[in-house]
Parts: sequence; structure tokens; C-alpha cells
Amino acid sequence: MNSNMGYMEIRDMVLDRIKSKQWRLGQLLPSEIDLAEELGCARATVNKAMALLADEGVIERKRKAGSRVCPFPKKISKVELKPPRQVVESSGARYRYEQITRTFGEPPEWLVEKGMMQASEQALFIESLHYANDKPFQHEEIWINASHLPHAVDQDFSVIVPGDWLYMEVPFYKGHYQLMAKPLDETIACYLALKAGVPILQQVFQLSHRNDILAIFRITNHPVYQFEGYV
Amino acid sequence: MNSNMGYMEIRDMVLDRIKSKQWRLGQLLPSEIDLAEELGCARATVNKAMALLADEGVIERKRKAGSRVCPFPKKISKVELKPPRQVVESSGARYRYEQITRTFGEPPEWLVEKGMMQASEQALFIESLHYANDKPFQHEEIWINASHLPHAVDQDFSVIVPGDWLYMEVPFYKGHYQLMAKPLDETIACYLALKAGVPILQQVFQLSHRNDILAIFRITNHPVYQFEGYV
DNA sequence: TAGTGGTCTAGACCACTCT
DNA sequence: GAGTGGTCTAGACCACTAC
Repeated sequence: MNSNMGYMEIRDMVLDRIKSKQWRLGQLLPSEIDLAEELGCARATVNKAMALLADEGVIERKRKAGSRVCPFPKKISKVELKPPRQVVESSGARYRYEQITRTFGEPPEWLVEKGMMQASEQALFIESLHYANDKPFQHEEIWINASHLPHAVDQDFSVIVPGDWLYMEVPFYKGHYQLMAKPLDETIACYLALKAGVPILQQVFQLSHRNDILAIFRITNHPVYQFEGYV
Repeated sequence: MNSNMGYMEIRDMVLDRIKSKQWRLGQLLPSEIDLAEELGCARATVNKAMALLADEGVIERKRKAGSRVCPFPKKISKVELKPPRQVVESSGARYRYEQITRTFGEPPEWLVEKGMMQASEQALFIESLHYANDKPFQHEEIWINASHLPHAVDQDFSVIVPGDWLYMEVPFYKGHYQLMAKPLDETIACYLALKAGVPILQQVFQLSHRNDILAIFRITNHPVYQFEGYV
């Protein structure tokens, strides 16, 4: 029909048809070839629209089986994870970083128990604080696996932010993170100028390359910081 | 050179060059045409690889200006937001839903203060529990703006899960969410069989269509539930 | 084995924006 | 104005998998 359909318009049209229940949840959709013919455009354009919808979690696609509307509500949400410097500076505040502790030796028990490090391996441990306008904003603990990143030991992390160094050293690692609510630890409470026991948001990041876990971050956020995302 | 490069190999090659510091953070990259010529493939293939890298937050692209490596560490993370039924069932447990409260009237103060609803509007309020193997797993409060979704009042939310109904009614809404750590409210503590005051993870979702906020979810998670994501 | 999506090509035109 | 990325086309071949 209309030969001026871009892939975004095709995407929106598919969404409209699902919304209007012309295509129902779980239903099989026409093939790309049929859609391209119906809409009077190239299959590549339809393919781009459908690939986008699959990426957004709206449809599921399988070769030979075809595309179908996701049978149950599902949303793929994107979160932009910025390093603390950018979080602070984009809020207009002044950023400062300070190393608190630096040790080298055996990994703590909880890391070994969780299988993130072997007891026989050595960890470089860095504890630090990130400030916004000289107010503590984030407390960070990092265990770097020295077996996988021996260079780390030579770095001066009182100057370089460990996260930045890791990004330079192993950019575009694979990562996994967990978010938890926890009562604030007493020693960290001192650093963040908060009362021990108050609920705080804690993140545990796990940086991997292939099957090796290179480093573990444990980040304790000041309550002013909230995690946000869009769907 | 090698005419057998797929877009994924091109992406990996770009990552390798950045990692090996052949291309540095913030540096301008060759144009798609130059890369295509160097690699002996079509520009469309290079374009697909570069578009993916931009989506992943590795490079930034501007027409005429070209592509450059992101000047600071940045990660786009994806989180799959599943409705409670799927979370419970995919863990192998049996799912059950129960409505606790249903009221209709003025929105609560905090919603008005945050600008999520007008004091003059009417809200359908549904409070409910999601169970995993008959253990309370998630407490949910929903305020549905009756001005925008008048049909909601006719629904029997003791049978239909509000989230599912909203997805059917307004699929593929735009949403915004916040994650917070909070001390557990006394009344919700009873429902979740927990002690009041323990830190819990609370999500506030905001479902929008164009500029209208259709509904607000406040979800209080049992501590067994942790938010996870991948980078 | 046949049909579907996944990818690639060579070429084209357009939209944006830097200079 | 010129150079970049963004998109579209018409066609081709391949990979997967339901049948």
C-alpha cells in the first residue's frame, strides 16, 4: 500500500495492532515477506522493525516457527550505569574521590563462599569514598583478582579511581549485578555520616571476562542516590 | 581484506582496538565508508556493527561529526522486568494472587505532592499480595487514574492481576521506575510475615501514555527477591 | 525438506550538522 | 557546501528448526 513506511512506523503499526487486539498475546504474526508485501516495502525494513520489537521484549522470534506476540507481559528495561564522577558532575556538584584502605592478601570469606574467588588466590582490596560537594555520596569496596589482573598491584589507586582503571584495562567486560536493601554497617555508617542500621541500597557488581571473575565491587549508596530506569 | 567479516566480528574488532588503545577514549573513529573499504565489506554491515556499539554505550555517533569512543566509562544495562507470576513460576514455585483492599476515591497526599495525580482526580486503589508456594512474596499497591482509565472501575481485580490487566489495556506503555531501600512499614510487615523496620527494596513504577500518568505501582519486595541485571 | 528469520551486498537518497 | 551517519531497496545466500 503506502510505500513510505519507515521501520519505526512499521514498529508502531505492529504495536497498534496488538493494542487493538487485532493480534492477540501469543498469536503468530505474518511472516516478514507477507508483511513487506502488504506494506509495500522491502523485507529488510520489516526485518529491522521486527528485530527492534524483539529487542524491546514485545515479540519473540524463531526461525521457521515465525514471530509471535509475547504470551505474557514482559518489559526490557534499560539502565544507564554511570561511574560516580559522572553521576556527581551531571547533578552539578563537585566530585572528589578518596582512597581509605589498600590491602593485598587473601579474599574475604564471603567472596570464597559465593564462589567469586578461590581461597588460594590473592586479592587487591581497595576501599574508597566518592564525594559530592565534599559530602560522602558513595562508599566503594573493590576486590581485584590478582591472578587475572596482576598489573593492578602497580597502580596507585589514591589517584586513579579503580572503576576508571578497570574500564581502561578491561573495557567492555561482561558484568552482573545485584541490588539489595540492607541495614547500614556500623563502620560504613561513619564514613557516610549516617546512623548505623538505616536501610541502604547496596550493589554488588561482578566483572567477568570469559569465565573469569576479574573483580568484585560492593557499593554502598547514600540514601540521596536512587536507582532509576525507563521502560 | 577479509571479506568474511560479519557485523559481530566487526563489533568485536572495534572493541579490541579500543582495548589495545589503538583507539583511545574520546578519539574520533574512521568513517563507515573507510572502515568498509578497509575490511572489504559493505557499508551496511559496518553500520550495523557501529549502531550496535552505540546502543551498547561504547561509542557516540553524530552525523557529519563522525563516531567517537565514549569519553568516559558508561554502560547500558538491560533488566528484564517480569510480572510476579513469571518470576514465581520460573523459580519453580506455585503462584497465587490475592486482593486485600479495593477502594475508590481521592488519591493519597504523597501522590498529589509528587505531581503524579491531581487532587481533583479519582483513583482506584488496589492493594494485593503475590504468593510463592503460599508464602507472601510481594506486596503491591496500585493507584489507577480513573480519569484516564475509566474501564478499570468495572474490573474485578480479585480475579485479574492489575498488572496483567493494565498490560492488556495499555500495552507497551512508557514507564519510569525508582528503586529505594526503606524500613518496612508496620502494616505491610504483617502481610509479608516480617518484622517492621527491616530494610526492604521498594519500587515505584509510573505508567504513562503520552504525557498522562495512568497508574502508579508501589511494590514492596520480600527480601528473598533481589534485583539483578547484566551489562 | 521447506519455510522462517538472520545476514550481507551494492547502490541510492536523505537528514543532519560541522565548517 | 560537503561529509557523515540513517535509512531504504532488491536481491541473494545461509542457519536454523518445525514438520
